[in-house]
Amino acid sequence: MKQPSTIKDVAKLAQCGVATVSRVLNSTGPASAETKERVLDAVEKLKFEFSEVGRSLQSSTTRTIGCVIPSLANPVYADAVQGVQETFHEAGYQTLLVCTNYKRNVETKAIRTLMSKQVDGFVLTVSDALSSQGLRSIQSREIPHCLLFNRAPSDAQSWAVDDYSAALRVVDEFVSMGHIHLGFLALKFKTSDRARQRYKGFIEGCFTNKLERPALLEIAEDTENLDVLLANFLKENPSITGIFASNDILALATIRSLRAIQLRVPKDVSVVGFDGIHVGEMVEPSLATIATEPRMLGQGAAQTVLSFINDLPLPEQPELSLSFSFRNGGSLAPRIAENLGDDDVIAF
Amino acid sequence: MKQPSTIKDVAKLAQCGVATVSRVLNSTGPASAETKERVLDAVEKLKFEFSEVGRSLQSSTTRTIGCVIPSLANPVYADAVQGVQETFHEAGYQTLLVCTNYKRNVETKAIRTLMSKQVDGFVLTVSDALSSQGLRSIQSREIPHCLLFNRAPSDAQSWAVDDYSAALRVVDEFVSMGHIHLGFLALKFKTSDRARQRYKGFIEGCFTNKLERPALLEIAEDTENLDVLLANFLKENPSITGIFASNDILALATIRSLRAIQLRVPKDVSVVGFDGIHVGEMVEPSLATIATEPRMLGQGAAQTVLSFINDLPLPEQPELSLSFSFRNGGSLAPRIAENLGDDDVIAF
DNA sequence: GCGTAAGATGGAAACGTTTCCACTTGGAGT
DNA sequence: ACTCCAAGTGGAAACGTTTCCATCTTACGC
Repeated sequence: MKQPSTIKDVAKLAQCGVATVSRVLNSTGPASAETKERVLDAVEKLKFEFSEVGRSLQSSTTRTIGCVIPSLANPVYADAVQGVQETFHEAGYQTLLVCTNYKRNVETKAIRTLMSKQVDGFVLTVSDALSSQGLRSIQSREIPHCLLFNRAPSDAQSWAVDDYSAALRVVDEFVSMGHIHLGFLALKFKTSDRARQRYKGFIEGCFTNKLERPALLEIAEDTENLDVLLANFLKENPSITGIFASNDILALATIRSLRAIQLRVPKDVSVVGFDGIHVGEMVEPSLATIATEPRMLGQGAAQTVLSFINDLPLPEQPELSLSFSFRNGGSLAPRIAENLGDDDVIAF
Repeated sequence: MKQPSTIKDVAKLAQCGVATVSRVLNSTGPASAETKERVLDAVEKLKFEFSEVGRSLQSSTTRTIGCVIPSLANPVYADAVQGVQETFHEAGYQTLLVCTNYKRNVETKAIRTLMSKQVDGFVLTVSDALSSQGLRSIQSREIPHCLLFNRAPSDAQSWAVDDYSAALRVVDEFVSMGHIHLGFLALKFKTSDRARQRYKGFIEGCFTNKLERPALLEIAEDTENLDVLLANFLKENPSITGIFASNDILALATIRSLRAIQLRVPKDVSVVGFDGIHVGEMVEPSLATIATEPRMLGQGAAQTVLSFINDLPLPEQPELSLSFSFRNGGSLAPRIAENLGDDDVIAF
């Protein structure tokens, strides 16, 4: 690899000191017209560009941000990262991205590495905001940071969806459609405080509405045979007419599997997802879901970090209660009447 | 922000020289047992971590890779980046990500910035591999790099799909189903050499099969009313029974719009997509498409760059002809017979 | 008991910047 | 003619590492 030229080469060629070159190029001090020209010529000739490494060492600032998220396979995070990246890019910062694949140890190690790279700030979605090693070390070094999707512990900023309330809302929607027996499908339960919040809200909502405690089907990350799992689940809980999936991808897969085992959606079983990914609107039946705005959240988190860095007032956040909305869709329909008698007996 | 401690602080606390600290911590030279212990204690006490910036300056290596892609909104790129990132991460490299949003000037500027940050290598999907400013400057500095999705100009490495042949294949599939009048729907035509290759192949395939030149509907990035556009398009080209969309998202949107204007898929119009995104298999009807493996491509491109860096033989690439496969789906069905007479008249 | 090699160790240079400081120059004000 | 100031300039230190080299000890073999 060819060695790029340094400020010294420029100085030599322009017959002046390095200080002068620095001043000219950064317009940070006086310089005679001729000198300026000689420097500029030399820069041109050598195709000189400043080395950010040297600069960083001297200024102890890298114009680089660390972004840590679970995975890009989930469009929610992909969208959010897009927002993070574009906001920082506009502000002249580059984004160092790490996907943890929901692994805690990767998360903490990645954060350490990024810290030693001296990132100027962090935007992160951690596995569990309350217990995150990495988050703690960021805080103890007082590096500007903002959580994304995680609800913040008291001392941190965060842009997140109110998972708990959203799940309550989902129960309400099910109830308003006459559903009484509900199921919850979860992925990555162990490694996502978001999924747990949704479940918690869902249980609470069922309780408030005097429904039975919803049945839980937890799905391993590498599950291939959702059809079978789902068939068994419904055999064990035959009265279920509504399923809440902890994210949209899972919801779509669920619908597919329900079809595969000869159940009609929404006629036999209604399905509601979470996230509001775009394709949910394109499929037939369209997916009823909690709609969120991952990209906007990403932008917000990035803005928050920028505000910390530049010592500006933090950007205004939308009300937490507005962090989601229910989007109706064809996958949710009123419960058919024929079972009414039975269900009521079980429900009380 | 608290200042992290430096190697000098450690040296002072351990009562030895910085050289010794460096040697101990990197196990790069001898040291007495007691000294080692004192150093390790000091490190512990100060929570010392090396500053990668200082290291980079000295070693002129940053363990950082630049990754430039159009957008994360398209799951194809998101998947690919996932592959890139994980491969580099395993090798101890971090990934600096930039999304260009298909803008050429962002692309070239981003590449320049990344170069001044002294990235050790590049993985990139450029707008047009033959004319990319940024790519040229990377090459002239002889920085290890590998293209992704772009077919490489002779002097570069790349992991890509054979868009042209894939499009030929799509025509064959349409033809084998009896379709004679085809349409092509393209997004981002101006800013993606991939989309253009697909169109070129599609035209060529039609020619080879003695079909009429396919009608082209080019769609702006911000189009909201695909329904209307599509209705007009089909009014102008009423004999079309098969539509090839230049990517899966667009294909799904197309199916939705066709439904909205009262056309049945695949009964009235068949649709084939491109990319093979996962949700395509979950919807009803499932999406016929060209299946690709973006994540694997990303891993491959990353491996290629790593091989350049470490001076190893390049990883073996799958045959270009195996870079895609046709995945059948419910969105493609035989042309209904009723129009046969008409079409044949027009076709010859 | 002496020479010598190997083991420990620290000083200092180098990597590419920025910035402080000190030095020249020339022109304006007295 | 003298002082003073501003503009223009370059040397050098500092940022945090690694590594070369020189120095000093120690133990070993004769």
